Amino acid sequence: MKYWLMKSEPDTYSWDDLERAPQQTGSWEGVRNYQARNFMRDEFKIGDQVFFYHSSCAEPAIMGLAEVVREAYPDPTAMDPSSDYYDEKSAKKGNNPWVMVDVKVKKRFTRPITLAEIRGIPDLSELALLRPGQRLSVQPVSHEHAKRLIKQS
DNA sequence: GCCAACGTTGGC
DNA sequence: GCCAACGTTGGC
Repeated sequence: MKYWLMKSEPDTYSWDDLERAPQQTGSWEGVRNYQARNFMRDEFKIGDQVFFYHSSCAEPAIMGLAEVVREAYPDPTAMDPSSDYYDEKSAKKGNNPWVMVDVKVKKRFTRPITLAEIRGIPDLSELALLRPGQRLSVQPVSHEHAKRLIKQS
């Protein structure tokens, strides 16, 4: 079982949105970066645990843990001209290179673990999230880092 | 295949 | 809104 961190802008899709969704399950649509896609397509397995991170907001923070409940399948928003995630080039070529996974709420943290708090924890200094310029929206998290994050929650 | 220009991410 | 970091694009 692997751990991951996935970023979402809460204005677009928040932890609360996931909690309110049917079966507390949501499709992680809109990933348009090949490295992030490859993680989802090649490595995400049912049962993997996902730290849900709020980015580009007043208080960037990990909100809780979700669990992968469906492995990679085509992301239809890439082929949908009315979607914000429409990929015109791929749509015109008629093949969809983009995938998504479904994740389900596992456990909301008793409080958000803020980015500032994470920066203050020496054991987490190597966390990919803290690397300058790290923009990847899907990142692997080591078991050691995952345990430390869960302990912090 | 190089690389400059451009666009996006995301913290501050 | 600023700006650094990085990915993507496109001319050559």
